[in-house]
Amino acid sequence: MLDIHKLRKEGKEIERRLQTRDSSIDLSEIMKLDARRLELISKVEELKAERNRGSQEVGRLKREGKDATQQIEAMSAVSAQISALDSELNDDTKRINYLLSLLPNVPHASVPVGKKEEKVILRSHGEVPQQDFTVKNHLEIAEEKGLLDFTRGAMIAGARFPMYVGAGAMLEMALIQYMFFYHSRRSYTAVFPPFLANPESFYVSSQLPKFADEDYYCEKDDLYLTPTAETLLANLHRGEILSSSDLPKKYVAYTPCFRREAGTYGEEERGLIRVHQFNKVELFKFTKPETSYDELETLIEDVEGILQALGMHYRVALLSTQDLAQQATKTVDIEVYLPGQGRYYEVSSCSNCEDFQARRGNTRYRPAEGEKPEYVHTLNGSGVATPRLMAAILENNQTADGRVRVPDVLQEILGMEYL
RNA sequence: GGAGGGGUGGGAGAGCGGCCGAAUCCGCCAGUUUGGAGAACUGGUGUACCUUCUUGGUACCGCGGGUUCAAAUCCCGCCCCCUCCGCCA
Repeated sequence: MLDIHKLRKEGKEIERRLQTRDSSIDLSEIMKLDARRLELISKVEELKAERNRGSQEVGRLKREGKDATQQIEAMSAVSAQISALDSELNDDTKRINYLLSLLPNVPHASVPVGKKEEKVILRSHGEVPQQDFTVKNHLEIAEEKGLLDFTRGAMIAGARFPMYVGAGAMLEMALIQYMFFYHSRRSYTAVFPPFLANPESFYVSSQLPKFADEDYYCEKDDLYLTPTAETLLANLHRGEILSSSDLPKKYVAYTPCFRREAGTYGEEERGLIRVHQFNKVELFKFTKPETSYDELETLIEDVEGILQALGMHYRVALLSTQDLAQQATKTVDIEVYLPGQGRYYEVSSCSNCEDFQARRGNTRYRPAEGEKPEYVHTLNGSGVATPRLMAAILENNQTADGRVRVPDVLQEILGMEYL
């Protein structure tokens, strides 16, 4: 959610910057409604002040045993005016908040302006492995070794619900465990959250109202299945005023992630590349505004640490304005190379949302004793999502003799060197 | 799911429909006192919005409606917590 006060002051400039994300953005209705709303507030509050004075007068007259009929009638008329104006005011406020809830965050100055393709590769780590044999893709490998069973997954739930079997299931669990403890040991507080959440929580993280179609929903209980732990963790300190010395607060959570992925399928996204349910270890930070971009850098480093420990070749990409999630001001993707597909795939997305989610969730901190509370900044990053990571391991670590070498750090957990 | 009890400011806790943004205690901050600390005493101590040079005003007692000139207080719906019962891990 953007700050309406800021829009009043710098509306034109903000509109211009938002248009780098979506050229159709137009703030004129909001600005017009807001101006009218301010006028209404002044009028209503004036009337309410009058009513408060008058009602107290009624009380005084009655205590003194005098007749208050005339005063009561007068105040009755004032109250009627108030309720008429109040309902108008409510309508305006709701409409403004709705329009505001659809607007994305203002991109950071360092973000390249333009379409998806304008992303900038910041750096890469490691090399594409030399494989002087016919490379198989992860589906072929999984098929051969019985690691995944898409047919039975589809029977039980539907298409794009992968089922991991045998060593595949073990490898999946090992990845989750390794990543969860890796971050927990590095000063992230471990969290095992509910996997379903109420609409309010989804609103705070910015998953609602705009992206409802992406989510699975249990109508009977009015609960949504989480598409990412970010949605849950953004709510962790809702309504709180944190003390300055508590920041930054860092969390790591494991959740399955459920996404409807309506209308996004392509032939190149078969297998584990895009699925309705997957596992992810997620990192989340609440920080002071002045340190949030430094915290974004260390967040990215923490994610890279996982890929380095697993011996993965990857690259780091700075997303362009038109590729940002609604709540983000700046996002860096980490992409691993899949030799079986001949291209890179995102396994992590690290974003600074500044005060966008904090404003929705009313999550604040007190900069110093006696000072006014301010909104914190929130950051999130996958650390990391498993399906593409597993695909990457299968494809990168395959050997000429048809085996798959288990990354060193997972060998003890799995109890095997090769799959 | 059924029955009962409860949700008030950082915490505890009071609150006849009007003088209640809310007693009191604790905590916290500042001052006095002290060699220093403690104790004691004095003062202060919520958030948001509107207006403004200072000021003033409005709203908030779980959430949303209603009754009334006036609601923390009365009525209705919902949510959450606690106790007991049932059911299930």
